[in-house]
Amino acid sequence: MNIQTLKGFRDFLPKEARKRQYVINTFKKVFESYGFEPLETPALEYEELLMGKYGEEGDKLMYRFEDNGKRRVALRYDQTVPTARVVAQYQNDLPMPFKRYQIQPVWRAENTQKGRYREFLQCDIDIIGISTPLADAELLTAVASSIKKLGFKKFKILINDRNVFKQLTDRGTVEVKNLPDVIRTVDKIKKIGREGVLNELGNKGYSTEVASYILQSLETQKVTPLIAEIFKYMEDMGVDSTCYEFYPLLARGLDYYTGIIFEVEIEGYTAGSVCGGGRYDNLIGMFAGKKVPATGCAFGFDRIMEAMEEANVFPANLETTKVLVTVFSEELANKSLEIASRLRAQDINTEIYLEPSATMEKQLKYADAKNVPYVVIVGEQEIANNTVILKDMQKREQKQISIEELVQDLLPARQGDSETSSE
RNA sequence: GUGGGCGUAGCUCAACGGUAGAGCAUCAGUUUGUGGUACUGACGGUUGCGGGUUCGAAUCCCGUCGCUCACCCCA
Repeated sequence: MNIQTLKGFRDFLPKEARKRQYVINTFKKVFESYGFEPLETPALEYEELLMGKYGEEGDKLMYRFEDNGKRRVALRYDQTVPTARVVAQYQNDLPMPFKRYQIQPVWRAENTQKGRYREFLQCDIDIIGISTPLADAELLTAVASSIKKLGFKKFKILINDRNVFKQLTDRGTVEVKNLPDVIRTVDKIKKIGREGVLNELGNKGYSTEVASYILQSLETQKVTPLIAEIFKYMEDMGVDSTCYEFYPLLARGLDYYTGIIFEVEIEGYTAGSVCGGGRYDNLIGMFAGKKVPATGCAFGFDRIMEAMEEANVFPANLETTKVLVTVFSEELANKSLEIASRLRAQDINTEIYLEPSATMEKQLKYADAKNVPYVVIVGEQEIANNTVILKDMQKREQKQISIEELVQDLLPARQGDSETSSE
């Protein structure tokens, strides 16, 4: 038997899982502060529902199989298509605009590489059923709030209008059917540089003159009226103007965007954007049989985690257990259990050492290994005068206090200590 | 799908043709109510798997499986 995880699939041990939970909870809090509501959809969908929605490549990378009832099924490949299904299936039950967030794993059978896995968490917010620029502005504002709330000081949302590419076809510089390909190439500019883009366009049959004309006309593009309107709203919502800018070279690979497109870059984090999205008015309605405008984005959860690690913005204490109550001996265990119960009654996360005969050394080492910030010791002397010893593991200090004082001391001192609580 | 790198103890790695080792981790001690940093000891490997070359293979060769990085692609 192979004791290992599947290629591209990962375990998250408590230390890592706690951080992930913290990020998820932070996202949820911000999203909900803007009125986004949670949506969950099944891991499996009918194969035919997903097939053909992500292009040839997508079909190849989709996990597909036959279930025990001989149904052709496929694992969720993104969260947008299932959402489109939901919008079609519950047309009369969803208030419009439908603002939802969805934080669930998706599966793609790609070849793995750094930062790319076969099972990964997608973290989406979308505003569905309304096409106003205000909706785009609110989405961008919620994105800025999220990044800020996670602790990033310096970041930038690069924003473009997909329509700036339209002029290339309007003027006949690029054929309509070739536009997505050209866009894909331009999108690589940050990675392969200006020269690289020109070369690649050259390889695709564009002359040197045309290729540099394409780049130049994009580089000199002025803010479009749509973007200007969105920027005005963002300003009204108090978004710091240094956090976003018009960037006409931004392309994004997808060809389904119809309006604004954007990406978020964290200063100092070079592995790429941590969030991307835009308006896509023709996608959500595909199952409903009518046009349903939508604007939304996805946070790259793994990159967010990596960027947070590098920027060192995780709170110091994400440990879930606040205090370990040691057990002095078999005879005195009842006292420890009683104290633990009293602490838990006050919502203080309390752990008891589960081997009553263990030495104090062993119990303290356990607390240490688990990074539990406080330890309570209840021995004969303490019981005699109705006190306990509260030991601060970080400061290496301890004091003898009454049980009432113990409860008081361990209650959250400041708000923020309980930030991580969740189900 | 294409190309590079790597598989040795739970983890990180050494040994690179001559009896498989270290650090960390784990467990037990260093006497009787106190941790992260000390000392002692124990546990732990058919060197990914299969074949070949050789007196002798962790080491060289072939195959295979796995991992990893990059390209393609990325809704």
